[in-house]
Amino acid sequence: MDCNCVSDLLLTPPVPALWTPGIAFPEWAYKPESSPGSRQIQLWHFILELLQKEEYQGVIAWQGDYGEFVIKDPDEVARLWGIRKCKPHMNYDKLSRALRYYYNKRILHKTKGKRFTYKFNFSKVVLVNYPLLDMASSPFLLAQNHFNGGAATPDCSPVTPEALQTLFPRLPESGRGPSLFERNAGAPGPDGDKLRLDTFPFLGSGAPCYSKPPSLLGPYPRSPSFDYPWGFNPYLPGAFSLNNCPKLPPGSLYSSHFYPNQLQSSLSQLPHPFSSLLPPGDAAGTERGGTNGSAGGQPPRLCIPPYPGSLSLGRTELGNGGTGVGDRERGEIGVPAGALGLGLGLGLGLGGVTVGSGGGHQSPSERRKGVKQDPESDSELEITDLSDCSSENENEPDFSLGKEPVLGARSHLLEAKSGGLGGILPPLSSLPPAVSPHPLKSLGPLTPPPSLSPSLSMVERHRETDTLKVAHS
DNA sequence: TACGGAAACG
DNA sequence: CGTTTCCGTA
Repeated sequence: MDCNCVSDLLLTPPVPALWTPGIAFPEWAYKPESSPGSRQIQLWHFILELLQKEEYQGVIAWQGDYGEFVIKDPDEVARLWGIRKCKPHMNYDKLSRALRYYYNKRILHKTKGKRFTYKFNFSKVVLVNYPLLDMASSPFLLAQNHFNGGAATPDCSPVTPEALQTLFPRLPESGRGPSLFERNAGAPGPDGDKLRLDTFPFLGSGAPCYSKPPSLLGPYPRSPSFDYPWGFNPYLPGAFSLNNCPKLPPGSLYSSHFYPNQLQSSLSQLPHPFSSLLPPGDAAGTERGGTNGSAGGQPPRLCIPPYPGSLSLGRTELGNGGTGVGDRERGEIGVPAGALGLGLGLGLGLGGVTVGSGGGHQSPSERRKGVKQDPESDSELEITDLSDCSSENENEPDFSLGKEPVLGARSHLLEAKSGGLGGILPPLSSLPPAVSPHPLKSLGPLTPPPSLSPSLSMVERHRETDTLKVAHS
């Protein structure tokens, strides 16, 4: 059934070890709301994924304003998308239709006048992915949404730098303020409820471990070393990995262990409040298998960032957090902290996997360019296996697997981790120097969790959250 | 090149 | 619901 196509990017990240780790988007993030079965990757997730990887800069890259990206090679992007979705006949025309479909949802909008150029409304994106976090923490996002959505500027740029800063504590402007986490954690109630991780997503990238957050690290690294406080990077490759394809290849990077521990790992990676949620014994580092090596002393991928205790969220502009959004109060579900934790855990998986391998992967960009598409074996990189893409592809061999090759430069990736690279987001203007982190409280090594089964409850919870997201819009 | 309606699909 | 596919229009 489904596609084994699996993906590409995810499963075989071009740069495995480096990136990694972490936690990626929680599963639920991908989730289509409550719908049980379907959780395919969404196009915008995919776009973000590509955007995040340097290898694809020749194909698609951040350019222009915040959130703005250019599809440099439409056919290639379409091809990759087709691979991912097991739609051999995908082409830019179709892909762009899907993109247009995002206009109404305000996830994306077209940058007029610039060919193949679109712009993300990150605020929206975030919401979608991290329904759990409460916006309260990040007023900007909300604000943004409103702004955007509002009549004001339709086009407008979604998340502004300022907003980002608010999101990222480290950013200068953020100053310090109340921490997001605290709030969330503290109050499960109305506020807590729906926490939208919005805040986190971007935050998420752990400095040490992950790549950059979306906007921050764009192609153009502005500030070299920018650490992210939390190691949670939704946009990491790993993040995406799971979702689509239910079945992972046996040896796939993300193995099963991935799931089990997710919770723990996730939590551990989460910022303080969350991490605290972990049961005492859990934390562990299991996950990762390794990736990195460092297993011993430090958890490689787990980067738990220091808790930014004092960041400000910037509630400023909006008046406070809350407000802007109208409903926040209402709908929320209270999610007890515990619940939250669970929820987060669920998805996050990742783990580490990072594959240690390391093999190399090469950049697509070069790959076939001259030849533009042949459906045949080109799949190059991405595809791991298409064994079966569902029905449609049957016929078409278009994607056959290729595999990726070679490696590429990963060295820079390393750097990236530290600061610069690949972030998902578009370049932000100025990044701040790192702030001094607070010691995170529960960082320590995690111990293995009991058995984590993310329980159903979690699942359910996710659903709830989902709703929110919807609501938000 | 871009847009959006409409139908269909999983 | 989120596309995928097809298509007419600008």
